[in-house]
Amino acid sequence: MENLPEHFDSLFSVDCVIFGFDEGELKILLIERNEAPFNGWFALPGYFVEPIEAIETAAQRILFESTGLKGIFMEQFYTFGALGRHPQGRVITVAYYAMIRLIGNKEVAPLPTAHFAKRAVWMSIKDMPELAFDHSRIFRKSFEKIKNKISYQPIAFELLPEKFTLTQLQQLYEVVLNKKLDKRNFRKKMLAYDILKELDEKQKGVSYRAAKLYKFDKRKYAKNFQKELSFTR
Amino acid sequence: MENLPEHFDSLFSVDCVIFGFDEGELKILLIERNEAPFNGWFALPGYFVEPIEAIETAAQRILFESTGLKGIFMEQFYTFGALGRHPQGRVITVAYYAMIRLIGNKEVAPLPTAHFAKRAVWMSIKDMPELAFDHSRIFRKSFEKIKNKISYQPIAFELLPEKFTLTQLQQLYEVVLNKKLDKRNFRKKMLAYDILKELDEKQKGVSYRAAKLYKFDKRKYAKNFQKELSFTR
DNA sequence: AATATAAGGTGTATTTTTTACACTAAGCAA
DNA sequence: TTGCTTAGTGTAAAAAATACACCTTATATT
Repeated sequence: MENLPEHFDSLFSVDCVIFGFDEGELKILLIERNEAPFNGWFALPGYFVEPIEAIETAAQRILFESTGLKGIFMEQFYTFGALGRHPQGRVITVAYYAMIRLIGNKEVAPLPTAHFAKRAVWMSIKDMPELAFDHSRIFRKSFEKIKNKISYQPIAFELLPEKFTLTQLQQLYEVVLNKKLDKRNFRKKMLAYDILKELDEKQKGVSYRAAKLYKFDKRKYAKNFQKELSFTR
Repeated sequence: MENLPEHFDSLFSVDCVIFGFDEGELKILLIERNEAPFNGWFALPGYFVEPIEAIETAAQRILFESTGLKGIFMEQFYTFGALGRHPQGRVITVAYYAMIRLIGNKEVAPLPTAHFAKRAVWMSIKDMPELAFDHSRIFRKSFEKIKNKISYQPIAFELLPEKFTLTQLQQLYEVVLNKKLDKRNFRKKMLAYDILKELDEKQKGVSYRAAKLYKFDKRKYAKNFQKELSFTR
């Protein structure tokens, strides 16, 4: 949410909660504002929707401006329209979450192009500061949603590299669900879903026994799933 | 979604999918338009959000104008903002679903106050015609959401009278999930959740053995539920 | 070459949950 | 009194979830 443009028919904006997973931590992309209001605060990437622009398109545009990436998994999750959520007038924000493959891609999050941003950072959700506007609330809602969603839809794979180990996958579930999972049970259950393809390839560059790599297999998933994933333990 | 007002800063509207349950059927409240565009078509109750009005407030207002009721269970579920969804210009709609206790209350749905509506009707979801604008799509999305939600949150009770029988409750689950459930298993599971209060009272006015009445017990629910309901069979 | 280190990988027994399934009881109406 | 209609109930089998510990493998260190 930013300063209001000079002319507008509609005070909509889109804000994006962009998740990444790296070093065993769930992170989100924040920008540091260098403009009033909330100068110096961290905020979610977001901007006004153009008068002739679908919301979905605006969300993709903001994601591209923040990360340089296109074709990213993205989902609308809630619309915030309380009075007083923006100090300069009534603004309605449609919020999206998105998921980026960060592992082996630390350079994602270039200097943001938006004029009101000093820099962009990947912030671990453990270290989240209070955010500008009502963005802390937006973040919390997004986190609830993905926590729920990861338990029955294969969104975890959007955060992992194409080839990943079962340990990486488990760590991701653990950090999202905020709960320790049993290694043997996790693997048994995940493999039983029969949605992964085991590769003839191993992890590289580790100083211990290398783990097998797996891919998410969309075709198997489509075949096997009228049922849903379910992860709690 | 209606004709555009003369002046506006923002083209937001709110549309409501208002569910009711009666005669073993799930119904939604539709209005029949008597104005272009879509003159004569059925549509969801909805209207523009005032420039100084929270979205939530607008939703409650529309619900009140459509039903005469206040304090109804209501939840925002999606925002529709494609270009071209409204023939007269770009309109963004925040959609809500709401749930009304219809059983023993057939008079809910007075003549709607909105000028563009000829009449309001409770339409069984089995008989749904194609709706004006993109309202069919909005309805389908709302139905997906409540289907999902009823499986793990106690929203069914919002559609039943305060005192209900287990058979009514089961019928409601069956019609929402679109799936026949086993009577013994349903009762066993529902009672095991320990969220109902069994009353010393029976159904009246039926020409067969009267069933016991139950109430949803919010206090028990709050106590017992960090876990969630789960109904599939 | 031997050893230490760190994560990878695996199976079984127990408990809990889900499922399938059919008859008697109660109340009203004719 | 009989017939009709829905209410109400239990058990056994199958499936899913849980708890739990040790050997293997690759690399790094001495």
